[in-house]
Amino acid sequence: MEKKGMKTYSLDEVTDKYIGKKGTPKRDEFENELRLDLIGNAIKQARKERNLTQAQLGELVGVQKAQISKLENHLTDARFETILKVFKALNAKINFNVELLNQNLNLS
Amino acid sequence: MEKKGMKTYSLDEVTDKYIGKKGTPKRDEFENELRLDLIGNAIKQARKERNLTQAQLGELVGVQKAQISKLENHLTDARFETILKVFKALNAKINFNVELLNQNLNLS
DNA sequence: ATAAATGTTTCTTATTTAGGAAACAATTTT
DNA sequence: AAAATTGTTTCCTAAATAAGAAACATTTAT
Repeated sequence: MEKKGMKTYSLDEVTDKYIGKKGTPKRDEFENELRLDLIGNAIKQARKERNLTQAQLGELVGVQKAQISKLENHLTDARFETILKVFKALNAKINFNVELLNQNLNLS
Repeated sequence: MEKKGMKTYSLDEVTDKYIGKKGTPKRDEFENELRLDLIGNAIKQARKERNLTQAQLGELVGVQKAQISKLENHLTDARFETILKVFKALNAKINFNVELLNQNLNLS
């Protein structure tokens, strides 16, 4: 098992390439199911990394600090755009992906 | 550029491994920025792959077909839980990730 | 070309998020 | 321990999503 000529990649190298290196800002990115409670957690975590109070974040977003509190603790549903505004205010990029699960579709 | 001994992977192979092979259900999963319009597109696409009408999807979700139409064409904001209910009705897994962008934080 | 099915738009009304503001609780700092 | 800051909860009101239902437009099938 020697390398020769063509460049090869270890799994770790590929992970670094695809997920981001440890210690780099991108490494904070990791995948979760899209759920209100996990979104709330992500907001709280990101806000703390930015060293912001709920009041400060609320001001940046343009919502009351009470709303930030409710969002972080998933005490309420929220408008989709409100969630997006929060992440924009935190200067965070939020992505999603959809995986259509296998289905035994009945062709009649 | 000859291979010898250690197994090497092409980019395509790695993509298959990480994203899923073409033709497999997982291949439908791909990353997008979380935005209402892209969510709307994803809903429409997934609904069509399930061969459902807007009325049928609405019934599954528990919302009016008018709402499905508005969502797919991003004519309205939506409640977060409504979006989630739609994907659940489509038997789709939806994930997200947050990337905290670099910031010139001022340590005073 | 007609009919049927599907998708879009538009009313009014109900429900819910969010604003505004303040009281209260909990945490942190001095 | 006291004060200050931060976070949570609770009023009432405003604004917006969604229901319900129907009309209308578009697409597809016969």
